[in-house]
Amino acid sequence: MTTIKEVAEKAGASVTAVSLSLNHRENGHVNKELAEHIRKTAKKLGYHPNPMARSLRTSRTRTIGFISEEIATTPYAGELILGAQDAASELGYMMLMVVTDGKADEAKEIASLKRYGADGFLYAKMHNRISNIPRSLSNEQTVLINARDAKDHVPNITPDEVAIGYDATTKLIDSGAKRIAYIGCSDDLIAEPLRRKGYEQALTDAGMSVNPNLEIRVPNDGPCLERISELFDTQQPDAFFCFNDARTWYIYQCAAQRGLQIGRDISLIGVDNNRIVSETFEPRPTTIELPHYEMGYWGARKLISLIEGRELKTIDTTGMVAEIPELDAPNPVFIRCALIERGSVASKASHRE
Amino acid sequence: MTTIKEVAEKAGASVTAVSLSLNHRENGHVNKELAEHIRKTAKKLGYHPNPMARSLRTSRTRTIGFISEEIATTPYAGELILGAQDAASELGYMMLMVVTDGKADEAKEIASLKRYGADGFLYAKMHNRISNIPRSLSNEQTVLINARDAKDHVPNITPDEVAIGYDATTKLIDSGAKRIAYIGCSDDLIAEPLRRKGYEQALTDAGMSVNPNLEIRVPNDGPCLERISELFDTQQPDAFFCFNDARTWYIYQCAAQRGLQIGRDISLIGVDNNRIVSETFEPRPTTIELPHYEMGYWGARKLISLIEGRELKTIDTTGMVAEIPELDAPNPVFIRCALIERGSVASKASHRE
DNA sequence: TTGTAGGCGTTATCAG
DNA sequence: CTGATAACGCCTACAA
Repeated sequence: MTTIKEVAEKAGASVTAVSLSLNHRENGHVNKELAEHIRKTAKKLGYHPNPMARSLRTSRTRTIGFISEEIATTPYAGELILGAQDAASELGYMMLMVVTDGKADEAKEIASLKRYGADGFLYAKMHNRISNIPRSLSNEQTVLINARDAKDHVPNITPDEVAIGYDATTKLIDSGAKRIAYIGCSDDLIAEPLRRKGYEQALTDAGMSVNPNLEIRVPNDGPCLERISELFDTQQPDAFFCFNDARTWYIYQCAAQRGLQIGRDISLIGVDNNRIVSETFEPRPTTIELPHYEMGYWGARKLISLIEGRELKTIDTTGMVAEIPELDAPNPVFIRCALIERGSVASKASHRE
Repeated sequence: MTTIKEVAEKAGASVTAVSLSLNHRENGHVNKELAEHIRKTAKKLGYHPNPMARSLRTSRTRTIGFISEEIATTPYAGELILGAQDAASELGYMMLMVVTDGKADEAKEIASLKRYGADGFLYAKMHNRISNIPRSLSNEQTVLINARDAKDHVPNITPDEVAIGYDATTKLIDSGAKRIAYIGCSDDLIAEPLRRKGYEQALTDAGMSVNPNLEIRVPNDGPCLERISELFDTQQPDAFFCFNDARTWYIYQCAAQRGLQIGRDISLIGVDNNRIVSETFEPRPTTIELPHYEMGYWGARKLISLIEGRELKTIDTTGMVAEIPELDAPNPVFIRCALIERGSVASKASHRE
């Protein structure tokens, strides 16, 4: 490992000059040509600063802690992590990972994270919810992902739930559907009333009436094929907006049992939490995708901009500090979700026949 | 932050004595009572060593790097990460996460990991496969997870694929099934021939013949309902061993279309990659669960035992070093998978009727 | 058995 | 504008 001292010797400059130049803080202290010369020789020598030494001195580590507690029981974690990792990597940060699934020692894990010097924390939930951050994080830079604290005191990023319901329903309306069922969730989730609100809004905006008989709410983990079947037979909807992929599966099963084909006889759009639905169901379902990647990405960006205090416009990809164009993180409290068309929505024509 | 110096002062001892005692290396250098006294005052003061300073000195960070490239496209990552994290946490290590999904700069990310001083690396794949580790890792402590290198030079942990096929098929045989179909995968995967081998072995051991007409291999990402339907109708199997959950879904759909009920009219066991299957399909499917958690856990344990050179029996949960009973990682090249019974396998009686 | 001092690689302070 | 030099907190010869 080449050190700053070696660079100084080779470049014929002092350690101070080297440190200053390499951090682009030469303004007025080191003359321009020398600074440039130093940077060149540093590069030539393949110099990279030693993060440990730097941290010891600055008590900043260019490290963020990713804290999550449901990583193993949901399939969404991967994208969240990838998004955060991408942003961190772009900005020259490393991610320390802490998972506390089903363990009581979250506080201990956070303490470790602090000792290792994490500059800030991403506190991620796998289901959009109200969640206050643990007390041990209250004095640290923290961004909540896929959750909001009770008073919105902590910066947070969540999906635009209302838009989900609105976009899906609108799409079904546009395809010519007349009787659009809402297959919701009876569990106490933030998302449920919001998505339903979007559903209602879309119907209203289209001049259609809201029919309570077309709505049903079933629990996430109980058998509910029977109740959905009943709605299916008594109400004969021609389209379905499903709260999530578990419900999408029920509709596929109902259709299969009745010899109906999705995308021809009935239309369906579901929120997709889970790749199996969009990748294996036939015909492929049209889905609304939760913005897990985006939440991770913008969460990390926001956190880092908070850490760096917004005025520090530096990025450190290889350990060397360089200038970057911008390090602004917008504050997208709500992220709009993508609607992916795949063929489970009937064309206008077939609905009218 | 309280430092080693302060502990020394309060305890009325020298810095050396404190460092030695706190690292349990006093043997003969510090007298026992003093060492004990020092440890007590350290605890009382809430002293935790500063990892940066320690690392700067020792060039060891008690940090391992977790490298993965498919984290966002598969749902298995969570358990893998959780397992690794659990082991790391138990042994006082932190996990630095690097995800390289679809990016070409794996080498760069690994370089970062190295600069940050990771003591070793977990190189994880999401599908069991042959995978040589990148050259930049060849001189580092590395453990392959869910993959093996071409010559088994790198320590690795993979599922016992043959046992998967054997256990599932045996279970079906025991329940009275006579015509057990094998719904395999036509993609080039390590697991395919091995699981099939287990299927064949189980049949042979039970004195049953292997019927090629009952076997089918379909691609992972093409529509294949039609071909499976054909097998369903022409061969009339009474049981199915499915290579993965996508195939399980096809069998459920075939059954629904024909008014057959799984667990009564036909039996089914599938490998479950994906929670939606076991949580929402009705009746609940009996599954073989891939040992993602275990691979992560034992992978990390093995790595750390490699790092610590096996003789160093220390653990450092809060940054303080203490004695631990053992730090052995077995070498379970193959991990046997759990079979979870959930009711998609018919009872003997019904098969016999 | 204990204490002192030097050094790990940086950054920051303060004279020149 | 430049360059010594002192920290940062820890570990470890080596001297006492």
